[in-house]
Amino acid sequence: MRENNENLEITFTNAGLQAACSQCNLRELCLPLGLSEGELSHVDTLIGKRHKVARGESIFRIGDHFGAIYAVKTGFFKTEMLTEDGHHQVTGFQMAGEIFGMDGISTEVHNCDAIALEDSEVCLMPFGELEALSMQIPSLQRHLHKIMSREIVRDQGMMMLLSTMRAETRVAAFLMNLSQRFAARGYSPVEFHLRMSREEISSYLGLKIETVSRAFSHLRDASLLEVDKKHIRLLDIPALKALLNTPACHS
Amino acid sequence: MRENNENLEITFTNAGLQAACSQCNLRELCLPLGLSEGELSHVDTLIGKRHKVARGESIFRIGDHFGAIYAVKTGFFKTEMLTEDGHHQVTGFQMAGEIFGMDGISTEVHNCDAIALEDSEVCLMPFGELEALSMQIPSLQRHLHKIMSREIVRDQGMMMLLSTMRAETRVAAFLMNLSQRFAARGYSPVEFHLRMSREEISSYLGLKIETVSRAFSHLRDASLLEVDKKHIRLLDIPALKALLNTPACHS
DNA sequence: TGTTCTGATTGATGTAGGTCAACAAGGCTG
DNA sequence: CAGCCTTGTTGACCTACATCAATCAGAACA
Repeated sequence: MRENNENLEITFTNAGLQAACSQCNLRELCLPLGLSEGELSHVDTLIGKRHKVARGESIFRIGDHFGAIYAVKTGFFKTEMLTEDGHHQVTGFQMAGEIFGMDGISTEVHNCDAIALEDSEVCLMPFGELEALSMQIPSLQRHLHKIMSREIVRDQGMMMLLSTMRAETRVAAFLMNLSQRFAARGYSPVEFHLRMSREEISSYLGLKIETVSRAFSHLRDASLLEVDKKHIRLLDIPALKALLNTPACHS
Repeated sequence: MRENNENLEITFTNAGLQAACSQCNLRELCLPLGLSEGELSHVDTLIGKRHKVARGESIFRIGDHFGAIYAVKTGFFKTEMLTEDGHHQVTGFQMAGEIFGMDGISTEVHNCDAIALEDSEVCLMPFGELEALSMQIPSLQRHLHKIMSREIVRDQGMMMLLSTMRAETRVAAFLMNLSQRFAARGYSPVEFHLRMSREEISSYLGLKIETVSRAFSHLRDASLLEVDKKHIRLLDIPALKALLNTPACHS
């Protein structure tokens, strides 16, 4: 009895909490999507540990050996690469249920930093074991491939944003994207807190911080949204959507 | 005998030539990388057909059902997506040994056009069969994942290029990238023909055609390269590389 | 052999967004 | 509480690239 309690104690206080996909409320968004009960229990054995990460801490850094991919359990992350001339450049933001770290598969070395934007938890999925298990469970394999493909499509969408959209449109697209992702997680699609700084937004969108600030102000003046620092309220989603279809100035 | 000859005839004239990875001089660049002889012969049964594609024709179009990924056997391709406002935007160029079509995995619908820039041949790899086979052959599975990861890394590199580099630097980076890929295929890294138009280059690089033209002229004036229409000769690769590390004007 | 068409180059001018600088609002620390 | 530091906003100005327009070289064709 006492031993059991101690173990429980350890499980709860240790860096690694025991994770269980089968019990997770994110399972419809995350890796286990489309798996049966039985298959899920196999995955439970794979997903070793949950890790707590304090705000500002990193899960992995550029140059770290790749060994696992990660799912956000709670919290918010950014990934950033290093430009040739040594600046950091945000390449993505990850929220609950989203998976990151797949950049490391090709070279077995990570080429971005993954940093928590708030106190967060991630589920660690050792990639070798994930591959082994996906050889047993076709639907898991298929879903893994879909997740990687989704990342490809997402990045290509970002390429399009960066090469065709004007500053204000980029910001609108960014907010609409967040809105959809919050909605998919049961949060309000019209009112939310930005976890990232203007600096990080501007880096992600390929703009300067002042330009992002001006874009927010301009969208506010046009009554499309309310901004108070990091608190956002979308007032006219149809109009914001319409912005995205704009004949893109410098087409 | 006669029958055999007829079969041979058909095999050679039909749209689908029989492909054999084990015989292919691209096998060290392409899907079979790292497979043993025995494993290769399994892959041979998978890679159903080679397809000839005339210049300007497409392998798949936006909205087409996804069923396979493709490897370039000979020739040159571009992939392009459609912007919100209906313009085409080049998202990549593929040369011999490179694999494309993975964008379709996530939704089972392609979201780009794949178009031959010259008369080309592709090897068709039915994705369901590829998945099935990769459940038998761990090294094949691993390599498939690496290929997808490499695409993610490539796209993220492109995001960085688009959001941090100035026009001239983008063109230089583009040329250096082509140079490396030609070199890896045994072609000259300093002298090559561009298969794509200035229009396509500018779309890919998120610039206007005039800007690309001026960048070429300027690099020529600086004696970094020679340009004659689509014929390129790189005169000073170290200087071109140095350009990429430039403190990136609007950092 | 001229005619037209397409793709590329070059010049002149306009503008979106970068740069620089001032300032305001919190949040921390002594 | 003052002083400081970080983050965001706003204004004035500047520049890299887009835009518009003219010209040219080949390729396609009559």
